[in-house]
Amino acid sequence: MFSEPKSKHIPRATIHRLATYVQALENLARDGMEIVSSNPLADACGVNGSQVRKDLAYFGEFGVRGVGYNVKSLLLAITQALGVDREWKMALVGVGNLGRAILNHHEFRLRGFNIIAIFDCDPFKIGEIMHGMEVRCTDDLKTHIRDVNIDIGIITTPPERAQRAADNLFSAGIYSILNFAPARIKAPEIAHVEYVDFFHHLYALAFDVTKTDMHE
Amino acid sequence: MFSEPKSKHIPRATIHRLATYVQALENLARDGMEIVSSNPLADACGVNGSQVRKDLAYFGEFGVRGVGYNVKSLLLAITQALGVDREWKMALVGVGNLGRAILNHHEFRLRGFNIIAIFDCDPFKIGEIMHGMEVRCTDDLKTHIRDVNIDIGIITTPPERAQRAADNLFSAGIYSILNFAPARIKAPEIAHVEYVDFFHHLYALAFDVTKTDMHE
DNA sequence: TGCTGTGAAGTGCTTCACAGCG
DNA sequence: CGCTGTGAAGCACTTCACAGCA
Repeated sequence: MFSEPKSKHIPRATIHRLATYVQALENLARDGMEIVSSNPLADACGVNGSQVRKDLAYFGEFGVRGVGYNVKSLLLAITQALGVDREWKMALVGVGNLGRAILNHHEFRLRGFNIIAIFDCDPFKIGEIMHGMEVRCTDDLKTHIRDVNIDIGIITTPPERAQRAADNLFSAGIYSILNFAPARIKAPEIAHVEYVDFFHHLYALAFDVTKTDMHE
Repeated sequence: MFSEPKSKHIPRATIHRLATYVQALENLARDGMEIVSSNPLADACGVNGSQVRKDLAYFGEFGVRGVGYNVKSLLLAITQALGVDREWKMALVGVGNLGRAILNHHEFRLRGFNIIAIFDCDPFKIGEIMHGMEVRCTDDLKTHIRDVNIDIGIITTPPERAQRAADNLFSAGIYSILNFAPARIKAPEIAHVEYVDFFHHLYALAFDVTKTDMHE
């Protein structure tokens, strides 16, 4: 019928690895390394050298044959490819323990991800000042961010309130969501939801341990 | 040469989905639903019905043909398959913002994941009491947990101290690690490391947004 | 010579399609 | 009849292997 522009479809796994490459390259840059070739970079990221080269090939040719990659310019190339070389405005919904920890995590601001509005539906929290921002009522989200262009919504509510938080974000025109609540979210097609769920990882570890114990 | 017992190799993706199924089944159970078939369950988790059936098939036959799955007994079956139907003892390394948020996150304890020892290498924090536990020096980790069997280590240090934290855990015989620090960890073969990295997810969202904006 | 960039081969996960059974 | 459990087919990502270039 019709198909994506599909000049190139980029696997999601590639996108996630690019973030790892950024990490590794930042370390190399900090250590004063100027050139790196695909295999050592791959080692540092726990992947295969071809994988690195193929991942990069989706975005262009950044290396020099026989030499390798210039650390700084590759770093720049990847951040540009990902689109993270700019400022991002975010709204946070749910100022419990985790929400506050995220507000205090200055690495977000450092990397251009700025939380500029915070919401909660607990009447005791609404009106409180945190990090120079007033906690607003989640139901008024749409009104309060009418004038600013929020790029990303962060959900740090308890699971049972996650869907409502998401719906509020959607109706305010925010379709990119980082969800820390351990709950699946029903979202319109155009939305992008990334899940950060500690328990998924703990469960996976628990399984590994159980499995390992069985074999000895 | 030689091969794994390989009675069945279970894809890592399956393990991660099982945690999602647990979530969904808990919701269904809370809503009083007694029976569910693979397709609605799959919908709630954002996957395909066959996927659910295949994932479950790795562990046994839990359904009734023509009917579906009993919500409660499937829930039990999955938690047993994952090995999460017991108590876990964990040690936390790094009591910054995130570490404290995790200590306060009572859902961990609720699900049997108990933090029973906390460490930091900041002299100003060592000796402080948090949640009824004294913060110990990370370098003495091995000594302090000699008598208790810690199952899982949680790393919530800044990235530059993550490897040292991990090495301390390894030398104390803890080979299952949940790492919140945005850094890759070099670990022995037998170790299991799960990474929770907010920035990977933010970067992925940033990419999605950038990509979407390009097409309109 | 050394390392990138890339078609081709390999691998493993997902989806299909249907037999099997309550 | 409906839904599970599962071999077979399909698809997507990873790895190999080497041509191409500095």
